[in-house]
Amino acid sequence: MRIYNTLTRKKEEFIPRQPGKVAIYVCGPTTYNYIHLGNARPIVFFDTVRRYFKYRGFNVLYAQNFTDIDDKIINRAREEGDDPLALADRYIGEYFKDADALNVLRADIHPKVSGHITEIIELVGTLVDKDFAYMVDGDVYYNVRKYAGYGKLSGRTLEDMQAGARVEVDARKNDPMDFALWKSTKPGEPAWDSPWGEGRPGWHIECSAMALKYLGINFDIHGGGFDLIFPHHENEIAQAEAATGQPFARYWMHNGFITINREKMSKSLGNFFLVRDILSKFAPEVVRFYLLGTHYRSPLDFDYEKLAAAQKGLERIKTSLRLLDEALEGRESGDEARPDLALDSRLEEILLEFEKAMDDDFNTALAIGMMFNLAREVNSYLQKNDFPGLAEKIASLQKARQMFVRFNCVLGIFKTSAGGNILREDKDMEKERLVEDLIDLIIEIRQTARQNKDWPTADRLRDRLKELGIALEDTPDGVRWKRQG
RNA sequence: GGCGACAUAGCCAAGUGGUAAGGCAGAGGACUGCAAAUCCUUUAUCCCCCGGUUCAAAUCCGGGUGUCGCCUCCA
Repeated sequence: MRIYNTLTRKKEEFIPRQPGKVAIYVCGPTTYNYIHLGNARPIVFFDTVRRYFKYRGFNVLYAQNFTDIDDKIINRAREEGDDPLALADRYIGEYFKDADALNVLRADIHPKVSGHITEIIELVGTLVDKDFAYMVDGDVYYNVRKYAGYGKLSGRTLEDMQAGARVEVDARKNDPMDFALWKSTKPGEPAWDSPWGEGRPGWHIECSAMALKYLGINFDIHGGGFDLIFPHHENEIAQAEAATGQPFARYWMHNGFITINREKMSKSLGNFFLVRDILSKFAPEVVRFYLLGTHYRSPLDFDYEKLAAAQKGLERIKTSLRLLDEALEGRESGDEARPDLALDSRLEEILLEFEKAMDDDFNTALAIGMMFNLAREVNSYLQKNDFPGLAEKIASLQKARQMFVRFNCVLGIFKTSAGGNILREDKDMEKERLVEDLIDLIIEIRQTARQNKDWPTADRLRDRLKELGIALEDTPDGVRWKRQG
C-alpha cells in the first residue's frame, strides 16, 4: 500500500510500526455545534481508511478524540447559560447521531480532553522540565526556538511564518510563534489544579497526550483536515517529539476541503451546511457516496445539484444489486452451479482493480468506478443470458453479489446486516410493510386493467403513483416498483 | 509579503512518461401497448497557455495566466 505523507510530500510505501498492525489517530471535532459537511469528510474518509486496513487483514487500533474543553465551547455555553462540559457532552451525543447515520463505525477509543487532564499536566511538566516550555503569569508556553524541527510538517521556517506579520504580538512570549500549553483560569471557566496554578489545557497539547497514551510513540497514521497541518499538527509534533525524544507519528494524512462555490466551507464564512440538514433531503448513503466520489486530497465542491447527480449514480448501483438479488432469489448454489468462466475472469479483474485503487493512497473515486464496472458486467450478463430462465451458472452471479458486499465493506455506503445483506432504511418497519401491501394492491388492480386493455386506467394509476413518489416498471416477469426522488 | 495546491468533455471526476477510467446530462438503436429499468452504440485527435527534455508527456522541466488554501479559530 502507498500513502501520501504530508511530512515528506510524496507517496510512500506503507510500512507499519509492527507487522500486521496499524494504529491511527484522527483529530475529531470540537463539540460546540452540530457537525457540518466539512467536518464529515475526514470522519467518513478515515473511517474508510480504517475499513480498508481491516479488509487487508490488519489489526486496526483507531482513535478519534473529542475536544470538549475550548474557547468556543466556553463562549457558546456562556451564551446559552449552560455548563461548558455539559454542552460539549450534549454535542458529542449529536455527533454520534450524524456519524452513525453516515455509517461511520465507532472508533476503538474516543478520548475526551476532560478525561485526560492528568496526562496533559504530566506532558506539560515534562516539557517544562526539559526546558522546552516556560511560565508567564500562570500560563505555560512552548518555546518554538528550542525545538529544531519546528516547521517540518508544514514546510516553513519560523522566519517564513513571521514574514506574514499576522501573528498578534504578545510581549510576554519569547517568540511570537510560541503557543500555550496551559492557560491560567479566568472566572467562570472550567479549571483544574496544576503545578502552574489553576487553569486548563491549550488546544494542541491534548492530542499529543492522548495519542501518546493510547497509540504510543511513533504510531502509524495521524489524520485530519488540511487546515490542521499548521499550527495544530505542527505543534503536536513539537510537543510530543520534544517530550519523548522520539518520532511522534509515521504517516501524516490530510484531507482537502469541502467548498461552496469553490470557497472553503467554514463556520467563520457562514457558508456551511449541517450534516443533519443535508440528511433531511438526501439519504445518508448518497452523502457518503458523494463524499467518496472524489479523491480525499482534492477539494470537493458542494451543492445540492451535485448531490442529486450522485444520487442518480448510486441508483444505478442499487438497481444492479436488485436485479442480481431477483435473479438469485430462491436459488441455492448446488452441485449443478457452474461458474461462467468469461464472467468470472472479468469479475476477478475488477476486484484486482478495486484493490489496486485502494492500495494507491486510498483512491476511493477509482474504487467507486469499479463498482460501476461491476454493475455493468452484472446487468449486461443478466440481459444477455435472459437469466431467470437459466437454472445453472449461478456461481458467478453469487460471486458478483459477494463482490458488491466486499466493496461495500470497505466503502460503507450501504448499511448491511450481519449476513452481509444490504438493507434499506429500517425505520418504522410496520408502516413500511403496510405501504408495500397497499402498493401491491394497486398494482394488482392496474394489472387487471392492463389485461382488459384499459390503458387510460392503467396509465392513470401509474401516473398517480408517480406523483406520490412511487415509480412502476413493467417487465416480462411482472411489475416492479421503487421509491423515487 | 512568505509557503503551498489545483487547472482533464455541457457538468462531476480518475489517470503522474507509452498514447484519455467511471458517473450525471445528451444522441441513436434494442426491448415495451406507451413508459420505466436494462443492454448496445455514440459524445475530449486531446487534457489552461507558451517554450523545453524525450523515440514517446495530460503526466517531467522552465515561464505565464487563472482559481483556491495555509501563515489567526477552523475538518
